[in-house]
Amino acid sequence: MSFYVTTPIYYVNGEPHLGHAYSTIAADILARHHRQRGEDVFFLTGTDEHGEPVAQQAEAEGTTPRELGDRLAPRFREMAAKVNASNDFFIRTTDEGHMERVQEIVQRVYDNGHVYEGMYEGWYCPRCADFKTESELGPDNTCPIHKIPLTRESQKNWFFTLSKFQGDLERLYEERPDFVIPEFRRNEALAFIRQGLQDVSLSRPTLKWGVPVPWDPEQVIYVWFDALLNYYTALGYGADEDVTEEFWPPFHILAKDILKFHAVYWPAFLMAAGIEVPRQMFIHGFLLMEGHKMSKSLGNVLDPDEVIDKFGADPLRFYCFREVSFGQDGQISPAGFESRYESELADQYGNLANRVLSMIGRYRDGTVPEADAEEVLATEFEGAPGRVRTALDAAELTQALEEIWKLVRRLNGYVEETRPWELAKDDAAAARLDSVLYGLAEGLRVATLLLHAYMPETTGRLLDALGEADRAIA
RNA sequence: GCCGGAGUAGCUCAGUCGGUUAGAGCAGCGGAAUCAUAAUCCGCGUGUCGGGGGUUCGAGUCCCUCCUCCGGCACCA
Repeated sequence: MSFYVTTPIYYVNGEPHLGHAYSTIAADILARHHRQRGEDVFFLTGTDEHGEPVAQQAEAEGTTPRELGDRLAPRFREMAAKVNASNDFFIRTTDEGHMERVQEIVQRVYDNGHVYEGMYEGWYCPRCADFKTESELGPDNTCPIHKIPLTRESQKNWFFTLSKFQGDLERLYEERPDFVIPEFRRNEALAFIRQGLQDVSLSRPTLKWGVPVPWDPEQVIYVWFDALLNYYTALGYGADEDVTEEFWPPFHILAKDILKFHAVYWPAFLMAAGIEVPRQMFIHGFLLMEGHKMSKSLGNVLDPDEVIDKFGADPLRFYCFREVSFGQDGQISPAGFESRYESELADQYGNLANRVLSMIGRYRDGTVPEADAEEVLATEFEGAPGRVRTALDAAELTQALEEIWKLVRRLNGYVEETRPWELAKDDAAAARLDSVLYGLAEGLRVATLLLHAYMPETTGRLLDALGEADRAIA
């Protein structure tokens, strides 16, 4: 079994923030979980460095697009490391290996007859040297940046025949109802497809920063196709050898704002290239601070660096998927974080581990007794791994975590029910105490193993303390 | 406007094919216990399941309608 999971590649026109970390952590939890199942995993993240916004940002900063990427890509790489992401490769779309392969695939789409030359007509700003979309227009068709009147111009442009793939896409969605999850996102994408697809522009004639169109080097490939192809190109050069055969197709994690590109353009483009479409994609929501989306433009960014420096990566990873139902938008706050941290991580889970280890130390010299767990407890934790696996197969990170947490609550309750400190005073209850302590150790081991993908550091230390070297789950 | 989703306890949400007194967590109140990082455990809810109408022996769950909120509606990375 192999499992290939990706994050979106992050656009280098700004610093990384919690929104990026959120996607990365989600993908990392899935990657770690599948490794625990004994599968071969490839986990990819990286940066998207081409396109007009980067070129503009560079110009605004008086630098070059390449220098901007060279400065910011390491910031995203550091962010991944800081949240403890176990990615196997970090792709940059400026990598030689990527750019060569993008050209190969685009050429293949061209050779397959899915590209034609057309005219793109729109509002053009001579100062920006670029077209403006309808939503960008200032009053009376002026440039929002330069405040000067735009002119109506048309330009030669290469188009991808997206419209021809409408039927194929509808069939894909029909045959694979869980191609896009959660379901309400699937419906959204399918509605978009059904309303009729128009061909989309594949190249940008006015832009120099990007991957040249192989048969027309005066133009560069539209950044979205360049970016999406990273998922495919990385397998060709990101490992010691080409591992495309082994790992393709991918499981994508992405946020709702880029649904259309992933759920519509991307599979169509792969079909055009004769490449198998993704295995599945999970669309998550936004983390909101006091009701607003965290974004660079709003300036209400919560810096994951600060949280991690103060509390570590594990609590942040835990909080993101505990507080907000993965897939939905959700509210987060420093108060909510501290509350979860104290009541659940410290008081419920941390204290459970502490009291169990302490009692084993005190009553059985630190060795977990050999015994069978009592029936009432065993049934609670024997089914848990299966339930967690099922939830995580659908990337339901919050539901899986809740299953684990039920175990934690149950184990604390079991301590109260059995009162081991009283059993310890009664020699006749020695066998019962063995059974209780074994059950607690075993339950804690199972819960901790399942939690390991979410909080690798903390749980790793605890598993060591429990004498558990193996991290595999049944 | 069109399409889709949501509206369930103070807060965040679960409620599978319609079926027994509508659930969980948090917060609040009361209690128990002392193995443990004063952490833990137990008990306590008269909720118009957004409003109205309908189908049904029976509806939070299906249908119609209205209200409110959110998202999508094409080339924004």
